[in-house]
Amino acid sequence: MVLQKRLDYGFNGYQVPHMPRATRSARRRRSFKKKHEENQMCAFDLLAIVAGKLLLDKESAPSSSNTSADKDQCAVVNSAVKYEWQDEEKPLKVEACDQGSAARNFFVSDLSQVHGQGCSSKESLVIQNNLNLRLASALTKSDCAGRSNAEKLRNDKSKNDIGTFASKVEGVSSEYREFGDCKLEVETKRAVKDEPGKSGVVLSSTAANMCSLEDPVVLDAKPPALASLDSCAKVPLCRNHIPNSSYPTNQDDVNVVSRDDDDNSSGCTHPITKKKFFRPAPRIGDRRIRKILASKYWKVAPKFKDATVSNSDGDLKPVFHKRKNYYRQQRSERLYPFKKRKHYAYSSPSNLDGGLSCEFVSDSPRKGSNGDASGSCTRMHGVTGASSSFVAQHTSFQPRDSHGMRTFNGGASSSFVGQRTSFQPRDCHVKLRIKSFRVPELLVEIPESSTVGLLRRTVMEAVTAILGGGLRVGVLLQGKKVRDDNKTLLQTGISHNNQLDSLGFCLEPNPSQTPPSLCPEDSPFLLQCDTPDPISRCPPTAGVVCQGICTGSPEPHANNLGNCIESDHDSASSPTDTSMDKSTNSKALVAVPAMKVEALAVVPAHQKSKQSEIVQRRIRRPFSVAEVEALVQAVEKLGTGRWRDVKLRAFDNAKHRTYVDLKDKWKTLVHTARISPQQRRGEPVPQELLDRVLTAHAYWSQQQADQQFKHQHAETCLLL
DNA sequence: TTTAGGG
DNA sequence: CCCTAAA
Repeated sequence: MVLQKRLDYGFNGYQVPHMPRATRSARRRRSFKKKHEENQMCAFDLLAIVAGKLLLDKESAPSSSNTSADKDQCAVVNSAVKYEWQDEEKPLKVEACDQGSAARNFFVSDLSQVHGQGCSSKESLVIQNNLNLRLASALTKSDCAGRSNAEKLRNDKSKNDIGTFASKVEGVSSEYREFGDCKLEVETKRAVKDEPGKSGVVLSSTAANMCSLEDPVVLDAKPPALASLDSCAKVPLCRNHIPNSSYPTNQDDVNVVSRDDDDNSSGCTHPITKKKFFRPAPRIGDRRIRKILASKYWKVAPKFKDATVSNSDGDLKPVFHKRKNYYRQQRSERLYPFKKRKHYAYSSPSNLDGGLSCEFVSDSPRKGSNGDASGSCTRMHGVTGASSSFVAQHTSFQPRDSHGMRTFNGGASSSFVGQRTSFQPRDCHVKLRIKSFRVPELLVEIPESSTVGLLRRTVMEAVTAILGGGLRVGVLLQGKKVRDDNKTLLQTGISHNNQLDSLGFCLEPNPSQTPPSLCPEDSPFLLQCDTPDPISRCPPTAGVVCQGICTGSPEPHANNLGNCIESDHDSASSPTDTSMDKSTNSKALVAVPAMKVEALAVVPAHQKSKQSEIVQRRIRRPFSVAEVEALVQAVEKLGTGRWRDVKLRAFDNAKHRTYVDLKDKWKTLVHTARISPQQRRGEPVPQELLDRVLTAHAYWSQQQADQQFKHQHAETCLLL
């Protein structure tokens, strides 16, 4: 049973930071503008949500609140909201303080969670006024870090009108006008009985979660991720789950100020008393996706058009308004031009497909020695089809549920306990002995004429390339994958007096390069699917490359990593198999998604297959000293603006070095030359070379400046 | 395509 | 290395 409440919130606009005078070039100006457009959208989005929550209290605001009219109340809320953002990876924050507040703290740890502090589950949120809201990243416990760098926006009443705002953002007035005047529908629901695991129910557990353990109040401020595209899916922007709470009102509507220009029914700015649906702020989710999940898939399946997403209890009747979807989509695409993120080898069905089949086919002798290879190869082919739709599927739905599920897995209390336990002074130590890791299969091609030394280096390159970023270590406990990184060892069951032979490790794809959205549990639909086997819960594409290792794990979940290390050492006439794969115990472990495909078939067939866009990130190939030497020499001769010529001159036969690479390398060389030797990393470049780099760089920079000066001089002469 | 520069 | 606006 769910009690719900809706309200509208009209947002009046926000102020754009001044563009620094120092922004000279048009490019920088664009960059600045772009950045702030985005940030503002985010800031606004967050603000809107938070402010929407503030409005929750409006109706029950005490008389001391010195306003009674809805309009004024809104204004009060508006003026009380401060928000700020931080760039890039740092968390976005919204603080909203009503006068004399501090009684309540809410931590919007991510977009799907609002953790209440100091509020009891028995106390209706509606009764709570004087809110003090803060929005912080789920990843950070403290919101202090980097604060000084944060740009702040103050909600200046005098600049509160859309026109002023819009005029401050050149070129985007229409969108912003439309956006800035949008309204937010906040729908809160309280389930008397929540069932964790059902969609939408979120148990909070993050480091930032400071709420009381006994009664965590969790607002599921759902980012309207599902709606970011063309979807008209009805999605609750905000739900409020308070177990065992006695919510006083049921579906009461709140009077709010409407400033919706686009709404024909109102059309002007005045307080209205009217039930309104609201458009959720869409891009918070976007940003989250991009920043945290690094996934740019961001489409909802049209199948959800006008659909009601509800959990099996049917107690969630999300509401999402269609209005302005078109605009949202446009903005979404324009301001947040998420391109489909390229997938990486191990996350890409097509890559696995192509890479493996090609290797295994052409390399028949080895198959004999390693029956595993062909086997897994075949299996991968089998998986490919399913996993591709699977991928598309899941990427559509991560925003809320990725967090939801993650936290669900973790569990609110356990996380809290984890924090506590980690503070315990006496910390027993677990002693592990990992005898060795087996490196995933490497495939190296090298000409017969190469020296052994080159072979060694090539293999080394391949190894470091894999270990450098392509892999991470997974932890298996009694064959089950331990996913929660935040749990303590003790919590997980790894203790000094435990039998540690049940502990295993595996090499697996680096999640930073594998969109986490691929994880089945990130999908709401997976919740309905039975995937009891922890292994099969691996992303199919990732599970395929689970690499067994030998740390006494009773179940060496092993598989071959179809890593095809291309070594373009130009002439690949006679491939030599230098695969170090001598595994005898590697059991192929292929995770075929055990879910019902039809349940996942929310991605329409006409949706362009992502596979066509899946591109493997190029393998990292550090420049050798010899290459640096060649580069320096070429640049000394040709200058810094002719990278194509440099390429042709010095790297013509190094196919894997593009002129962009050379330019980048030069960039880093210059940087390297300028920093202290202690700060340098990687293979040391002889100082002599670095000196030449600096010299050449200075010289050609001067040349360029001179050129430019001459140009300008000529122009002015012409003008005069 | 190539260059330039931010990420 | 990637991405992309501009040229």
